[in-house]
Amino acid sequence: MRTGKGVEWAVHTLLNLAWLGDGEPVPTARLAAVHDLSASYLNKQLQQLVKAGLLESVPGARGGFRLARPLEAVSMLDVVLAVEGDDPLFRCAEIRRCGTIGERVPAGGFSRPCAVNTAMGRAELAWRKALAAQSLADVRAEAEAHAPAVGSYVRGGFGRD
Amino acid sequence: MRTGKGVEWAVHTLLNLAWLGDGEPVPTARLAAVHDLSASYLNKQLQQLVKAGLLESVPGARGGFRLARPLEAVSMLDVVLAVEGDDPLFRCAEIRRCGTIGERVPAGGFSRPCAVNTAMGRAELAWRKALAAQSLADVRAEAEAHAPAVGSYVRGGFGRD
DNA sequence: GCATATCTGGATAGTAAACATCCGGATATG
DNA sequence: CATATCCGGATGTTTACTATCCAGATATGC
Ligand code: SF4
Ligand code: SF4
Repeated sequence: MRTGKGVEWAVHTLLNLAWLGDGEPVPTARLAAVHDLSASYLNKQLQQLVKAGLLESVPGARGGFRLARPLEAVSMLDVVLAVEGDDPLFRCAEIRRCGTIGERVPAGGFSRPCAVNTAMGRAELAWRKALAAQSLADVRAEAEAHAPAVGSYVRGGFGRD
Repeated sequence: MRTGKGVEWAVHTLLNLAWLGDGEPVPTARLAAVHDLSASYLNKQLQQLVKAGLLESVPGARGGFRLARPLEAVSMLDVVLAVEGDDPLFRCAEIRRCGTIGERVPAGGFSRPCAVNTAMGRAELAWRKALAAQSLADVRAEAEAHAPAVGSYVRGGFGRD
């Protein structure tokens, strides 16, 4: 039970784009080269970010991806949900057959709330709130506090810092 | 990214043992039959619970499993950690090679704290705290509030309620 | 217009993790 | 001793994650 590496890829790519600063779209190949990632696979993650409204994509030559909004307006939750989907962390497997499979609840309310589900749901809500409370700008600021020279390594190509 | 079904199995099995009430050990086969689970696989989960100190196992004929402590003293976090292990939800894949692989930090403190890791760690901590704040007794109480007749379905064999 | 560069999205393949079964050995009952 | 059960390793199955590939669409620049 762990988050996929797509989250890490997305966070770093978004930070890279922010560090670049200018509004120029950056192609997948370049973004992937920075961290030696698979361009094709990274592209799939970026498409997810586009769908979620975190990135804008520019097709055609000189195209690529650019930030759709500033880092201040992107929370860690946005990134996680964009990449991993918004399925619940805990999903009941109906081992007690008490979920009344097939029965449609009146759109929004559950007739028989499951205590296990609600308990796990409360915990997930706390997780999501904590993620939502942290923006990518916060993460960037915290990162720069420890390694001020961390910017501009996209331009340099393959810098390790 | 989702919790395994072992969590659901464990929670229900622990509740079943509590509903049984008496300190008699219950064999895996019976616990599995209640929810039509695989006895062999459930046994593996139960062994995890034993290792975590949530269950006691009694070998030999008339053996089985019994609660090691009352439900009040077992939190949802205890169950999740026992079944899923205590690996972090987010694990860095070192895509920036900034983790200085192989470098041993002085036991407890990280020389170069990673902002991404700490952000995800904060969220996981919130999740764990919310899980730790809910005991199995709480879950049982909440379940009984909605379905008071839910107890004693172990004795009945295969009751659906 | 045409060659090029790039995103889009589906098909496919490889890899890892989760899920499940099986069996021999140990332990306790009666 | 025969039986019932836990224990844990070996093994197989299924699912999810990771990664590659390719045809189609879109934009640039000559
Ligand atoms: S009690 Fe809740 S978690 Fe368990 S099977 Fe029913 S709905 Fe699922
Ligand atoms: S910045 Fe943090 S998450 Fe990213 S590679 Fe380094 S240690 Fe891992």
